[in-house]
Amino acid sequence: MTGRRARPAATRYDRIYAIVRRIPRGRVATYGQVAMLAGLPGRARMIGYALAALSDGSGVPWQRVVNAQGRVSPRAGGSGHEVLQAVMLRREGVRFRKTGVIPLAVFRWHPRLRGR
DNA sequence: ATGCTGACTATGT
DNA sequence: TACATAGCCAGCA
Repeated sequence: MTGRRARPAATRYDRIYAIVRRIPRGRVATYGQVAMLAGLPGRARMIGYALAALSDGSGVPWQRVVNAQGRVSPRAGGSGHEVLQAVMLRREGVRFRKTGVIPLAVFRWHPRLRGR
């Protein structure tokens, strides 16, 4: 095969999704953190775009990614996904301070070398 | 090709 | 604490 072309756009995000899938239940990671782990340092925004492009049933735990302030990032359009995200996280055991901030010192995911 | 937009972040005022 | 700016980059009209 010629090798290039005919590649779904989502493929470019596979590296990002692979990292997000490794975030365990009850833990969260920041966009910048995921970017760095995916080998895309400085491209935190791209993580948000990649997650926004996910479709239902993707199996990717997108709710476990929050911003650097430990807060659920507000979406445009008021789709309500930010509320769902908070609910899902609470169900997993992630606690929010009354200011709506998740204490990253407690819930942040600390990945270990993938070794499996 | 060009211009906008968008689930980010660090830094400066 | 709040707002403004500057990088970064893919998708789409």
